[in-house]
Amino acid sequence: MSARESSLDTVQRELTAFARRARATAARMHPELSLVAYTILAHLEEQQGCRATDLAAHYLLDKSTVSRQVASLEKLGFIERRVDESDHRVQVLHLAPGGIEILAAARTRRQESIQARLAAWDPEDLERFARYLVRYNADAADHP
Amino acid sequence: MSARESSLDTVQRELTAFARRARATAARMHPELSLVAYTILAHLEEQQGCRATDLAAHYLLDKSTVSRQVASLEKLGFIERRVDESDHRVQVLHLAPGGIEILAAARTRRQESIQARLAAWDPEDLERFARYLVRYNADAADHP
DNA sequence: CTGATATCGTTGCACTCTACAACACAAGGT
DNA sequence: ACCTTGTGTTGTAGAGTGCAACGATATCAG
Repeated sequence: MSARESSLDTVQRELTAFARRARATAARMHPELSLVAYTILAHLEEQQGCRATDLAAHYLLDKSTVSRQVASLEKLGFIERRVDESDHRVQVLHLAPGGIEILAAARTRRQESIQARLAAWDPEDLERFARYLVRYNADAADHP
Repeated sequence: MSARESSLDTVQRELTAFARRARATAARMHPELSLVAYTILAHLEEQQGCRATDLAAHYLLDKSTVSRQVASLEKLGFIERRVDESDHRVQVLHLAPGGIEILAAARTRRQESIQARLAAWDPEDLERFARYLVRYNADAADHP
């Protein structure tokens, strides 16, 4: 096996291992938010005013799933729906105050956890690791 | 925000983004295997002869969940259960021929996908990325 | 203007995954 | 023999998901 094949194999194995733990990690970090709910809130934080269809397309979820999650998050007071005056079919999604609050709390817990894990890393390694992850996700988006 | 905080923030964001896509990715790579089922098979490949309790502990799953998944995988002919003669409570899990086969097929598809994504990476970057992932997962295991 | 088509979101349905609780069974120690 | 612990199964309930069918709105061709 070439060095390249070996590296690819390692990347695959480790990313899979990470994915396996992701659900459990999310459950511990923010028990009151499912991974998808957290995802939607985090997305809305960056993309205020996006539509349900955007979320479905971006995360490869069925629109019915997003519809139900959005309804649930609205009922909990985490997001708001506004009608688009220029197109009455679309609902424009925004974070509600409750959503901003719970998102901040969840992010703090996640950050503390990650900080503990990466405490011993050199700044250079950390910075390179971050760059690699950005690049990998960008490549993943290009090769669906 | 310091450079370190910025890197930590990026790592957190990108890992979360990756986790969000993981389920959909798994569904595309191996539609016949759930992420947990694939996880169990992959684990058995490395740890032949492990017990159901080990799986539950390792992946933070309830033992009943593992029990059902194992029963399903056995019915499909992917794994075998053997009784431990020294302790009749435990069932020793092994990959069955069908499991080896489907695991190889799934891994091939995953590898092709990852290979396409990482095609443009330098060997040095690839090797470092792999090392970082290994290190991160090890740190994550130490800081649950 | 009218009808066909497309887009956005909701709902009914079936299925899987999951945890919790209660249970049966085996092992080990008192 | 009894109690405690460990391993796995089953009943139950609930969340998450995709598919298909639907209603409402928008867009466009004629």
